[in-house]
Amino acid sequence: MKQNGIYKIAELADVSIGTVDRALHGRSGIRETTRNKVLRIARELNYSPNPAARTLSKGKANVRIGVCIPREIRLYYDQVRAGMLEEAQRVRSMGVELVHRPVPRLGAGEKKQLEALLRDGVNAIILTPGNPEIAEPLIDKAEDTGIRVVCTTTDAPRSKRSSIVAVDPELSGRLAAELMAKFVPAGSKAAVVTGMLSTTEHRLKATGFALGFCTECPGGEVVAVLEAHESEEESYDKTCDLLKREPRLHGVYVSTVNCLPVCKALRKLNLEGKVALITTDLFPQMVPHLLQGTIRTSIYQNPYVQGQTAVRILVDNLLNGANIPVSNLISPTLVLKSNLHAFREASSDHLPAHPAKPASGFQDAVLA
Amino acid sequence: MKQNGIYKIAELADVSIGTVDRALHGRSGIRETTRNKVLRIARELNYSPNPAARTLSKGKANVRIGVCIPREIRLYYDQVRAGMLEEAQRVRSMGVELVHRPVPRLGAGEKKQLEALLRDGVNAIILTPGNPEIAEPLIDKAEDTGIRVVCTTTDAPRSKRSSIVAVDPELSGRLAAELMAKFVPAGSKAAVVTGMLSTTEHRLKATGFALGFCTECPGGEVVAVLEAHESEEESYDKTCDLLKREPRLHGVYVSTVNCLPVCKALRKLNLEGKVALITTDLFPQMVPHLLQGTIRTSIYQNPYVQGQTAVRILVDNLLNGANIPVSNLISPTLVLKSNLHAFREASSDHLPAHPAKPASGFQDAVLA
DNA sequence: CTGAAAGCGCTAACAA
DNA sequence: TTGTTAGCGCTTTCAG
Repeated sequence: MKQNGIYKIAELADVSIGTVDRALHGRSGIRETTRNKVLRIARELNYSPNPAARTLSKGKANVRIGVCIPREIRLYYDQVRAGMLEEAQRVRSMGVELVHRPVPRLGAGEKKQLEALLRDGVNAIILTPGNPEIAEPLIDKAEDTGIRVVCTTTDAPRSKRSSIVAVDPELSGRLAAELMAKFVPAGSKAAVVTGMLSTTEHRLKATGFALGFCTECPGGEVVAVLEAHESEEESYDKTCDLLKREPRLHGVYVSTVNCLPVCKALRKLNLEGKVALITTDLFPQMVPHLLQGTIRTSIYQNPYVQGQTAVRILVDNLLNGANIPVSNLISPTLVLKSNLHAFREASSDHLPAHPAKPASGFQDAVLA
Repeated sequence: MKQNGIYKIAELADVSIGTVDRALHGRSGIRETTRNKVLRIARELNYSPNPAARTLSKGKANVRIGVCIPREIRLYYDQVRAGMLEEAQRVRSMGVELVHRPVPRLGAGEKKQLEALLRDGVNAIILTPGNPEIAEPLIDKAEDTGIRVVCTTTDAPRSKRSSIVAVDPELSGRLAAELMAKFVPAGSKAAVVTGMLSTTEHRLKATGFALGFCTECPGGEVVAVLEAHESEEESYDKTCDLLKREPRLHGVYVSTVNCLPVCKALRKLNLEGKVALITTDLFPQMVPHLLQGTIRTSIYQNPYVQGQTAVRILVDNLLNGANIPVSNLISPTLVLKSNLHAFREASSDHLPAHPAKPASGFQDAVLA
C-alpha cells in the first residue's frame, strides 16, 4: 500500500500508476473520462511531483533551456553568460542543461537561431530580442506550445514572453539624473548620448533622465539627446560638435555602453573632469576614467545577476512548478571609485573561489 | 552490469555497493584497507554522488541547516530571514530544511541556542555572532565535527567558520566618504555616528570613512566619531551636542541602523538638508527623510541577498559538494530618491509575484 | 486503452 | 567485516 505521490493518486482513482502518468502528462492512449478522473484527484490531493524522483528516473537532461544572446559586446554578454552558466551548473545534477544558440550581434540572425531552438525541442528559452518585430511571432509560437520565453536585458513587450529580466530603463535614467543634479550646479545644462531613440529602452532612459533632471536640478535643462547608433565615430563626432556648440554644458549622460568616444571628445576639448560624465555599465577600459574622475559614476546593469536570474526563474518553474514573476526589473548599481574593485569587470582576480576546507559528509572521506 | 556511480566503484573495487557506501560515508564496520581501496577508486573515477538519488532514497530532511539570528531590528533581520526562507523553499524538494533557533537580540543567549543547534544534529549553521568570544569556541566545535558554520552580517574572524557573508565594512565607510565628498564643499568638517568602536565592523566603517574622506575631500576633516551604543537617547543627545559644538559641520555619516535620532537632532537644530546625512540600511521610517533630502543617500546592506547567499552556499556544498567561498563580501547598494521604491523595505507592495500563466509540462494538465 | 514491471543511484535494514 | 535486498517516486517499455 503505497501512500505517496503518483501511487496515492492511482489508488484513489483505482487505476495503475501508468495511467496516472499518462493523465498527468497529457500523453495519448487514455480515455478522456479516465484522464479527468485522475486529474481531479490529483488536484484534490494538491499533487506536486517529486523533482528528485523525476530527475533520477529520466536520467540526464530533464530540462533543456535554450539561450540566444549575442556573443559579446564589451564583456557585457560575457557576464550574462557567466551568470547563466553558474546557475545552470548548480542544478546540473537535477538534469538541467543549457543549449546555446548565440547570435554574433544583437538582433543579427535571431530568427534563424530561435527557429533552431524550437527544432532542438528545448523546454524554455532565454533571449535578448534585438529585433522585436522579428522575434515576436517566434516568441508567441514558443509560448503557445508551452515553451516559456524569458527576455533579458532588452524586452519584447508586445510578445507573449513569460517574463523580462532587466534593469528598469526609466529608473536608470532617473537615477543618472538625480546624481547629475547633485554633481552640477543649479541651472546647468546637460545632454544625453544614446543609441537609437526608436529602441524602447533607450527612449525610456532618455526621458527618465530628462524628467529627473528637470525635477532635481533647479533651473536645469537637457539641451540635447544625441543618437549615436552604437558607432564610435558618430558618437565622437556628435559629442565634439555638441561640446563646441554648448560651452555651458555641465553634464553628459551616456545611456549605452558606448562611452569611450565621449571620454575621448572630452579629452580632446580639454574638458575632462569639468563636464560631469555619467555612463552605463562597466568594462576594463573605463577604469582609468573612473579613477581620474572623468566618469563620475556609472550605472551598472549587473549582467551577471541578470543571467543568473533568468536561468533561476525558469528552473524554479520547470523543476518545482513555481510561478514565473511577470517582471524582474532589477535596480541598477552605482559604480564609484571606492567600490570599483568590487565589480567583476574591473577586478583582475576573477572569482577568487578558495578551495575551502575539505567538504563535509561523504566528501570528507572522498577528498581526504 | 551497472556502469554508474556507486555500482561502478563497487565493480572496480570488487566489493558490494554496501561496502562502497560504508567507505564513502566513513561508516563503521569496514576494514581500513578496504575503505582505502574504495576511496582511491572513487577518487580516480572522480566520483560525485547523485543528489537526486540520495534525496529520493533518504526521504525528506536530508540536509538541515540551523539558523541562529536575532528576531528583529528595524526589519533588517526580517529581510535576512526572508532571503533564507526563499532560498530554502527552492530546494525543499531536495530535502533541505531550516531549523530556527533565534535569539531575541544580537548576542543575547547565543551560547544556549548554538548548543541547542548542535544537539539538534544540524548539518550546517548560519549565525550572526553578536559575541565573538562566546560564539567562537562553539563555532570551532561545530567545524571540528564537520558542521559548516557561515557567519552573516557580522563576523567571528578568529573562529574556524567556513565563510562570511556580509558587506565589506571598510568599503561601506569609504563609499560613504566618497559620496560625502561629492556632496559637501572642499574643506568641510564631517562626523561619524556609530555603535561601538570595539566591534570590528563599526571600527572598520569608521576608519574607512575617515580615510576616504581625507582622500576625497580636499582639506576635509573628520572631527568626531560618536559612539552611541545603539541607544536612541544617547545618539540624539550626542548628536545635538556635536552640532552645537561644531557649527561648521557639513556632513554626518551614521554607520548603524540607528539614524532616526540623528534626523531628529538635525530637525531640532534646524539643520535638515543643510548638513549632508548619509545613513546605513533602510526601513520605512527613513523614507520621508530620504524624500525630503535630509538623508542624501543610504548605504544598503542588502539583508535579503545576504540571507539568500548564506543558504545558497551551504546548500551547494552539502548537496553538490561545491566549495564554500572563503568570503562573500558583497558590495553595498546606494539608496537614493529615484530608486527608493525598488527596495523591498520601502515599497508597500511586498513581493508582487504574479500568478503567471499556467505552468508548462504536466502542470498544464494538473492546473488546467 | 490499461496494467505490470524494470529500472534511475543511493540508503538502510537485514543476512551471512 | 561484507553482501543482499527492498524501497524512494517517477518514467518508460512491453504486454495484455
